[in-house]
Parts: sequence; C-alpha cells; structure tokens
Amino acid sequence: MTKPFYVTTPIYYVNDRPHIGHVFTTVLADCVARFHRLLGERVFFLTGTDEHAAKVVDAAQERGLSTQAWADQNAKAFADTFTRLGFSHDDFIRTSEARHKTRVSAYVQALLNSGDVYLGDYEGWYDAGQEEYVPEAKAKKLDYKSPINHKPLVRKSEKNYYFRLSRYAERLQQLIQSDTFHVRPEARKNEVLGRIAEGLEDVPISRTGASGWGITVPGDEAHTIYVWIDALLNYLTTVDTPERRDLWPATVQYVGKDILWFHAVIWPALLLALREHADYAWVELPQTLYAHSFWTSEGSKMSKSLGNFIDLEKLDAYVADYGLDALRYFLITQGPTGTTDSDFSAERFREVYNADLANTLGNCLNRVVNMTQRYFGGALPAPGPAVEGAEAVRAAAEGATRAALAAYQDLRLEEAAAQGLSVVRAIDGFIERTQPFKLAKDPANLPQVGTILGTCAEALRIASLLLWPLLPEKCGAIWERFGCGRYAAALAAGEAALAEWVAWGQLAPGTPIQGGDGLFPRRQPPKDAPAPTAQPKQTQPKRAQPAPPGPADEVGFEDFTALDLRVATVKSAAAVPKADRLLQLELELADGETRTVLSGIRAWYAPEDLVGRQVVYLANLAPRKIRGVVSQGMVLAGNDVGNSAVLLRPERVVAPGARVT
RNA sequence: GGCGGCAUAGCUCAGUCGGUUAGAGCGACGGCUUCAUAAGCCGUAGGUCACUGGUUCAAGUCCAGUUGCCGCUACCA
Repeated sequence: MTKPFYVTTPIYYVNDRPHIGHVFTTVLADCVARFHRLLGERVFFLTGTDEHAAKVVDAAQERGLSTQAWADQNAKAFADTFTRLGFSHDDFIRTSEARHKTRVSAYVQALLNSGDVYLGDYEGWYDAGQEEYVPEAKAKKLDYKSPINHKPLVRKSEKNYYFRLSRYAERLQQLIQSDTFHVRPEARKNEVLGRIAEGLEDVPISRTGASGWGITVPGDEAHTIYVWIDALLNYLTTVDTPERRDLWPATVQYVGKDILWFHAVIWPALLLALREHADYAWVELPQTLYAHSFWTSEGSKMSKSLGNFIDLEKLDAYVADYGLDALRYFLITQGPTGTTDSDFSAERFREVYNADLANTLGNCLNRVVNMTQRYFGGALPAPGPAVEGAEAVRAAAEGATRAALAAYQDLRLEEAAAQGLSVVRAIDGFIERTQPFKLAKDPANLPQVGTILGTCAEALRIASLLLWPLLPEKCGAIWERFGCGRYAAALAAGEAALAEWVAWGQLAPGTPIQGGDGLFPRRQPPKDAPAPTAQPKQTQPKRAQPAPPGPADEVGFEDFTALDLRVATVKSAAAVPKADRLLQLELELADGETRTVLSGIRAWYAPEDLVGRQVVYLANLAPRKIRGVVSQGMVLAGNDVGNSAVLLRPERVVAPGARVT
C-alpha cells in the first residue's frame, strides 16, 4: 500500500482578500491532488487560513467586530472562494479552531520538555505602536523613531521563548542536500543551503502582551506563541488524528517564494525537534517543498495604486468570460513555477486560450464529433481496414501518456499539459492527411473512415484523461459525450484507475458520441483597441510594418487636447547600449517625478549637452519597449535639413511639468 | 561587497551524458484545405545560443573571466 498523497498550500492570512497569489498556489495543489486521485491513490489536499496575527485583532476592532467574528467572516470568504473555484481540498484548517490550538500547545509542551524551546532574554529597540522589535541597524536608520507614528523607539527587554534552531543546522543541511527533504526548484535549494551555511541562530517563538487571541505558551499565559510558528504547525495538526496520521508526512507542500525560509528551515527543524519526543517518532519531514514565484500584471509588479492588481473580482471576470478551466489552464501552464516571475496579461490570456483550448482541443473535439454524427449517426464506428497513420496516432498517444504521467509525478504540470495537447495535435494532423471528410463522399470508403474516426475518438479520450487535472470541468464533459461517465463515478468513489484507463483501445464501437456546445468558444481580440494598458504589445510586424498615417487634413480641437504635452527638464541622459541612434533620457516633471524616454537623437546630441535643458515632451504616448527599455513618451523635435533633429525647447525656462497648449 | 541563479527565434520557453543541420508553442509571411470554433495542415523567414577566452576530435552544453538581469545576504543611506 503506497503512502497516501498529501498536498498542502500555505494557510492564508485571514486579513487578506483572496487574490491571484492565493488562487495560483491553490490551483497548483489542486491540480496535483486531482492527478493523484485519478491514479486511484488516497489523496488529502489541505488549505486553510492563518488567523492569529495581532493585526487581526486590530482589523476586527476597526470594524467594531469581535476578533473571532472578523476571522470567521474572512475565513469564510476564502472558503467560499475556493469552493466557487472548484478546488477539491479535503479539509480547510483554521488556526483558531480548537483542533489546531490544542495540538500546537501539545507540540510546544513537548519541545519545552525536551529543551528545544527554552526561556531566554531578549533586549532591543521596541516600537510600541507596531508592537514589534526593530533590529539595531534599522533602528539607527530610522533615527530611533517609529516609522509609523514617529514616536521614539524604546529600549525594552523581555523574556521570550526561543526555539533551538541552531541545533539542527547540520542535520537540515544534510537532509536538504540529499533531497531527503526536497526543496524545489533547485535554485531555491541552493539559496537555502547557502543561508544555512552562514549559520543559524535560535529564534524567538513567542511574544508577550497577550490579547486573548492566539495560542499561549503552555504553563506561561503571559506569552503567546508567534503566529508563524502556530501557522506552520497546521500541516501537522490537521492530520494528527488517529484516522489521518498515516497521511503524514506531506508529499508536496506548495509555498510562495516569500515564505521559503520558514518552510525550508524553521518548519523542518521544528519537526526534527518534535520527532525526538517519543510520542512523535512518526513525525517525518515532508518530502517536497515547492516554492513558486510571483505573478506580475500587464508587465508590472502588481499594485493597487497602479490599478493592475489581480484581485478576486478580476479573476471572476476571467472565469465569467472564459470559464473556470481556462483560468486553471492559464495559471498552471503560464505560471511562475520557476524562480522568475510570470506575467499575467489579458492579451496573453486570450492568446493561450484561443491557441490551446479553442483552436486545438475544442476544435478537434468538434470536428471528430461532427464527422461521427454526420457519417455514422453519432455512434462510434467499428474499426475498418487499417489506415496509414493510425498507428502513429496510437504511438503518439502512448508516448504522450508516458511523458505526461512522468511529468505530473515530477510536478512539471506545464509539461504534462503540453503532452496532453500533443495528442490532440497528432489527431489534427491525422485528419488532415487522411481526409475522412473526402473519403466519406464515397460510401465504399466508410469502413476506412470508421477506422480514422475511431482512432481520433480514442486518442481524444486519452487526451481528456491526461488533461483532466488541469481541465476537470471540460474533460469531464468530454467523458460524458464519449460515454465515459464511469470515470467521474469512479473518481467520486475513490476508485479511479488512470494507469488502466489510458491503455489504448477502450472506446467500444457503437458508443454514442454526443455533440453539444463548443467546449471553448473562440474569443476575438477587442476590435479597435489591441493595446489596453501599461505594456504595449512587444511584437512588431517585421515586414508589413504599417506606415503611420500621415497628418490628417484637419483635426478637431479635441484631438489636440488628447495630447498631454509638457515641458520637462532633462535630469540625465545616456546612450542606450547596442543602439547607435538612441539616447535614454530621464525627464523631470512637476514634483520631481521622473520619466524615462528614449529618443533617436544620438547622432545630433551628446548626452552631456542635454542634462539640465528643457524639452517638450508628449507625456501620454503609450509606453513602448525599445531596445529593452520602456520609453514613457517622446520628446519633440523639428526636422532640419538632412533629416536631422532639432529639439524643441521653451524660449525661457519654465516650471517642469508645465502644460503645452 | 559575498553567495547562488539566469541570459537560446519577434514573444514565452525546451534543449538529457559534450556528439548529425539548435527545437516547440505563439506571432509574421506564403500556400493547401473545407469535417471543424475566422478553426486545421504544410511550408518560409527569423538564431553571433549575452560577450571574451580556454579544455576537447567535437561546446548552447564543461571551465575561467566580462557584461546585464534576478534572488538571498551583508554593508551603506
């Protein structure tokens, strides 16, 4: 009996509103959970909320709610969101639940007994407003004042409970090095090992000033266990019951790169310490910790002020437009599973959706279903004589199956998806080469057409199995249409058997092949405005570069006022590397705001001659990436003889930012 | 400053143990096709594999250095 598959997401900070970050991590976990369920394994998928931060108390107070009521409300927002997004988590742990709190207390008690948690002294600069200690270096920088309310920091000493992290450095190093505790991707593993090598110090795990919220240190009510210690332990508390203990250790733990250190070092060290206690000898380390990176949005870091923050409302809009599976597909195949961040853009979303889901999977299903209905009345035909290319489709499906299963096992989900799609592409190619729609014009050829369509349907069935973890809704729909509803039933009963189901040749002749609405209706780009926001489309037509329209005969005044022309002062200028015409200018607008603008005037102006002078600047020109630099607007120049450029400048110096009208 | 990582087609990325002519998807262009969702298929263009040097019969791949970017960390402010 293999060990059950146990996958976790971090538990989410309950003061947050769900956004793309939460959804991304959770969808990754959901996808691998579904894959392992499809294999027929026992799976446990855990997510939840982290509720014991002091700021949760503050946030509740601001709203005139009890802390618990506020936490309830927000935890429900997460739980409802995850349900609505169809996540298949088996439990939703909240750290304010008794089942969690009692076990955390027990663990800390055990660590107190073994001496891995001890009472020590701490002295440092304390910011009373923020209820936190400020490191010496930072305190000095802040001139020993609170950055929030500017009140002086106070020298404060207190007794704190410490975790003897230092004791576990070597063991941790060895476990990570050997991949016994597998930190992924590789670069993150190196990062952690490098930092461990610099030395580990014991870490405080409690704070004083109990507010009645949180978990107190056993036997010392004046101390509350630090929220992140409390939170980390959720992965264990949730399964520390007689029925669930065999789920431990976690097979895969997905986290964001921001919490790598806690999860790669402190968390396993806590487990190592706990394990020394006789009652917790079963507490092994998680097998794999996977730290993904972050999403940017439309080319920029997400921020509320930029208005590009991908919150739940935006995600809901995508779901409404494209469907839940499309969102899953985009996040999983385009997401930042490596060490670099990925960009979420509306345009790219549509491109990926159209290319992979509408044009490839959806369209292929349609043509196969349609021909089956047209030529065989909607019943899967019995195979006729061998048709050249059919065996190749089978081989492609079998090869893709092997590769996809391996990729899923190895958490390379985008590769698994690509393998699934490759089966569909093989079908499209097969149809093209055999032209069943032409053969069918002569009834004598129908047996061959039967072979062809049977092959296509069978390959589609396999593709639908391979893609189901990413696209559960739509692949489930394919199962329904192909008379494979038993897959869904078996999944629900925990009796799925992917390894058997993917074997070639299981669609019985005569199976009704049902039509229906397109699974992934194609989406057209917005008609007149291809470049919606911050980052313009970076691809440029190479040959047929549309000539910019020349000046119109006549424009309205409103056309002119649409241009935001400004006077700006050149703060600095420098040549753009590898570009012999470009200068990169930093322009100062009003209030010291600066903009980067590229200008092709290097042939006529030396950088040093420009600094300090004023230019006329078109501020609301769509940003454009030129030679790797984003140019935010353009400076205006007149064309002199020989096509040389002469910069416009105000007759006398005016305040930077002055409008030109 | 230290440590680590990355740099491959217009874009997003694969590229195994060093081994044939460096690949995929998207995008562009041309053609074919009509079962299918303006879908599909074929083809073409597009590469100094960041740069320099080294090892080797052979380097995108290994080594050293350089540049740029990213992460962690230290220091400064």
